[in-house]
Amino acid sequence: MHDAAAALLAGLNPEQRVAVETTEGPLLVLAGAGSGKTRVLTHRIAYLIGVCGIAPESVLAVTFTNKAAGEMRERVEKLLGPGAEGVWLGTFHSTCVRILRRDIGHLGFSRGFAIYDQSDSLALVKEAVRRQGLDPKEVDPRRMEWRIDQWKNAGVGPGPAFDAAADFEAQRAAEVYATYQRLLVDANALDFGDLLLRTVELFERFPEVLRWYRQRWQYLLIDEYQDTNRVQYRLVQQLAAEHRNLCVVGDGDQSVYGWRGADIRNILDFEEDYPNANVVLLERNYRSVQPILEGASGVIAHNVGRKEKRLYTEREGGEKISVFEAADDREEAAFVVREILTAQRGADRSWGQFAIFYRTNAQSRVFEEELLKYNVPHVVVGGVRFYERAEVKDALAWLRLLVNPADAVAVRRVVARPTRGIGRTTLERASSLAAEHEETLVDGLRRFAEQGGARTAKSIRAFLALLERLRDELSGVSTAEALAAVLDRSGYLQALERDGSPEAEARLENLRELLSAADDFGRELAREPDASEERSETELFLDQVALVSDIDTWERRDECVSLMTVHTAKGLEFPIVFVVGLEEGVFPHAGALRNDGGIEEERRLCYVAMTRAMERLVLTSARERHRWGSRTYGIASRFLREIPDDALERPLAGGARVPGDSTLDYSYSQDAEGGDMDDALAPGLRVQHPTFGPGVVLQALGSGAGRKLRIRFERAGVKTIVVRYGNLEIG
DNA sequence: GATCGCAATTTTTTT
DNA sequence: AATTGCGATC
Repeated sequence: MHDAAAALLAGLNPEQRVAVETTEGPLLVLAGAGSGKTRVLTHRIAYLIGVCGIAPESVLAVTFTNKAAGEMRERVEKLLGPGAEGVWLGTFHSTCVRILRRDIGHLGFSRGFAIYDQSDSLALVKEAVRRQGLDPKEVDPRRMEWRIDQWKNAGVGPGPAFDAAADFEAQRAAEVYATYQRLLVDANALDFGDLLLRTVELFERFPEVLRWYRQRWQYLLIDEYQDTNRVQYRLVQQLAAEHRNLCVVGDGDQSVYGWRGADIRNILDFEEDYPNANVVLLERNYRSVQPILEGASGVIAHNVGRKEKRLYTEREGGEKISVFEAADDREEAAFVVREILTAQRGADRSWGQFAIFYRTNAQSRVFEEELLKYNVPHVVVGGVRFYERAEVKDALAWLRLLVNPADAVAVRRVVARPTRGIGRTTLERASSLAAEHEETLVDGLRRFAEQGGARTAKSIRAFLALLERLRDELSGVSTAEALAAVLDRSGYLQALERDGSPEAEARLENLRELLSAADDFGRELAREPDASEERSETELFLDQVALVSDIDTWERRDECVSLMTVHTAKGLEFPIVFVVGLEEGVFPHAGALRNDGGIEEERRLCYVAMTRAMERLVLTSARERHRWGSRTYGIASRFLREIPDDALERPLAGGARVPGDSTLDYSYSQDAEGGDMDDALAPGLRVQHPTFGPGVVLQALGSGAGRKLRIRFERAGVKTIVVRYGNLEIG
């Protein structure tokens, strides 16, 4: 027993030890970036089971991605050997699905409910807007969906939303919300927000059900607590209320999901919620060399209202942070790829040690092209997600419909492609018939066929017959077989093959990939026979597919450079990191600056990006870039200026690149004829004007003698000044 | 009533 | 640059 304890605690620092050993009662672990958080969580689980003798089934650990959950399971199994299988490790969403699949009957839903992702719910919001008699082009369903999502994240139902609505639009949105919610119930479907909300509702209304789960899960661990929303917070409270063995781990400085409803108060107020809570501070960083840590700390220090935390490392020395300002986005990409090539060859690095992080997915393109040019193997994580692709969603819609006949969104998808003589108006009529008789959309179609015109009726009957035949033939068949059958029988494959365009070819390729994914899933499942919980393979496959995230399907591979958004990069680390597009408007993103606290969240995002780097961090920006199909001009991100000079390889010269100051002896400015003066007068430069006073250059127009600058003056606003006559002074 | 082709509009981040 | 919506045609 003591040997086991000693082995588990060996190699942990004193604070980490406390976090592992304090098994009883509420515990808050404030874990700075790279402070060995995952290590603490896994050792804690192993300690509970291996040393305290807690049954694995009594432990629930919740993480934010399936990938993190999987990794944790792997590491716990390594520590404990087999016997750790009983631990429930999952995301909030997968945990809720598991609970609801078991017990949602209490709420009047069938256990075969469908899970709607964002595009499914958007389709349903549109439908709700139409049902409200509103014009979809006047009310913008996406805005409505966003509002509804916000309400759901805050745990606010349609009724209270309406009562609290501050303006007309909010009121209207609340009405759409109510209709949308009814449509979801009709379709026997739950959206992402519902998965959490319904679980909380289930526990609230049926205390005996809650009691069962409370008794089962005696020890709770919640990772990334700073990213939980109000509903998740309530769920945790419900589960922990009795035994109070609740360990939450997080870092307020890494809260980057405020826009998704994450409420930073959850972690800030933990000690008030649980007055006898123990608090452990993990401030020793094991990941990054000193300059990187210093640079990141310098940036985050600009946020107000945060818990002061001083990360330190014992990794003295190490390379300082490099900053490169490119003339445009192409040059930025060229620089990054050249850097990678040089380091890979010179320092014998594998491709997998490099990562490129950007603020928005759209930025990946230039980098992909450049990497392709030099044959650098790379993988883009995220972007257009595989399971979001139209053809994949179409194929899955068939499966969904076979599992859940009420799934109205699936019906609409399936009916539309390939075209089968059932159009918008037919569906419209069928839909209102269904509503009238409180039936499913398929029933509505059947009803319409009985009374409608001959041609349409024939089309509908053909579709219904197809559906029925598939349902008969495919019960009990494997998911892969069902998919293949469905694609063939519906004429979907044939339509694509007939098309023959390269685009159709790509779609076919994606469908083949989907088939092999289903096949893999089936094999995997066959290996763990007890995992099925009385649910069919196809049902389990659909659950998994609905809840996978971008990062879940990514795995660290030695032979690929990784490209991803900063959000996706959260939780990862790489030896060499490039954070690109550090310009005002891009990072920090213009859209984020509009709402309160937006800039602080952007800064935390920047902090997250920087702290991913272990050995070397390179930050780049571009003075000019292609955005939305045209050229835009940017000034260097304020975050660059917030990095202490000591942490930088070379101090920033007023935000502008002085000729020859490309940090790693790359200077290939493309406007070769532009002299020193032109280069120095780049966006971001601070200048003095005899009459307007101090200002910052926003944009350079033209070149040579006629060169003009757009300058934002502190007092006079934005003016355009001709350089030759303006008598500008730098500084 | 379905389908095709053109035009306007869009992009922040995602379970 | 690409997707979605709208209007005209079959």
